[in-house]
Amino acid sequence: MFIGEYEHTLDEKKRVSLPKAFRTGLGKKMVMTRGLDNCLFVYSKSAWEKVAAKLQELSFAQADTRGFNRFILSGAAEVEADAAGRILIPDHQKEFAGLGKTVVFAGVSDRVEVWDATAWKSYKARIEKQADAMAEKLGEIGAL
Amino acid sequence: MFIGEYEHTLDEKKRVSLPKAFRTGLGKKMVMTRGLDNCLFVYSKSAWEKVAAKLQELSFAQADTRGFNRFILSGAAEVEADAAGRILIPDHQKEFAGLGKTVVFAGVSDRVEVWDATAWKSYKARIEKQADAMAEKLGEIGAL
DNA sequence: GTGTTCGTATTCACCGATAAACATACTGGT
DNA sequence: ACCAGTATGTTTATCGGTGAATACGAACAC
Repeated sequence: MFIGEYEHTLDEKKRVSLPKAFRTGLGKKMVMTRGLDNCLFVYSKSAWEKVAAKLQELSFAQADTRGFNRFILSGAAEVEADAAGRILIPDHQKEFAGLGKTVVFAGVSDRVEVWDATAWKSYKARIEKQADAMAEKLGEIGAL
Repeated sequence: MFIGEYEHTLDEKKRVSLPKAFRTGLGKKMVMTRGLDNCLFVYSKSAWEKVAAKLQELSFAQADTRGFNRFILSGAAEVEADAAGRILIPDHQKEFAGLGKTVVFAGVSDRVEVWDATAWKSYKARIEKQADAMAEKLGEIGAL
């Protein structure tokens, strides 16, 4: 279970060190793919297998499902942390997520999301405005 | 069951000591999340696990659910009390709740809330006014 | 009123994580 | 084979988190 938010910086070679808090959960080898809302999803190998299995269950018959599959799978890459706990972000993913020098790692249940710091801030601001609607949902599931 | 209100101070490294009254109830490890009305919620580990389990059931296919998950999970952090009974407040949470040097711990049934002292005072003043108005209304109709 | 104890606040010192800089190894091209 | 450019690995410095020690103050007992 990943939770929390961490800000790190890309070096000039597109490497970032993973937040300490996520290293054990992700393991050495992980899978990084295009996510939704212009961020990247990072899964541990085992979590990725579950996601991949779910995607396979989706019918081939529907055009939108095929598109979704392509979106997720073709954008995926296996990445490995080096001795210093850094991962290398592939070019196309860096571009996809519009990553600048500082990025944000966000833990969201079974995945870690990678955001451009600026994009993250504006997204968060938008989400926070919907706090009232959130509150209702929280009540529904009995969280609060 | 947490009750009561305590004022403590943050040191220059964003640590606060937990009120003695809450320590046993929260345990050593706890989870702190963004709450409503710009305060933070602190749950014991066991209470949090219940919330987390419910959140995991939600799909990531829907935009509002994704936002909801991100709001709660990325805004959360696992914190651990040190030997002196202090916890470290992460940067983004300190910012979210607008915490200054003095903060207020408020016990609210199964969770503890953390407020900036000033915000707490004005919130309380607002609530108290509403309580008076409500009492009057209740009196009018003979309820009290 | 004085002394004692417990909880909180403050300070300092240390260690580890991160980030930047640097060095080495590799690749493709000429 | 050599060079340029790029990728990968290593080292060092800085900063923030962490733990320990001390100081302060309130509550209680005598």
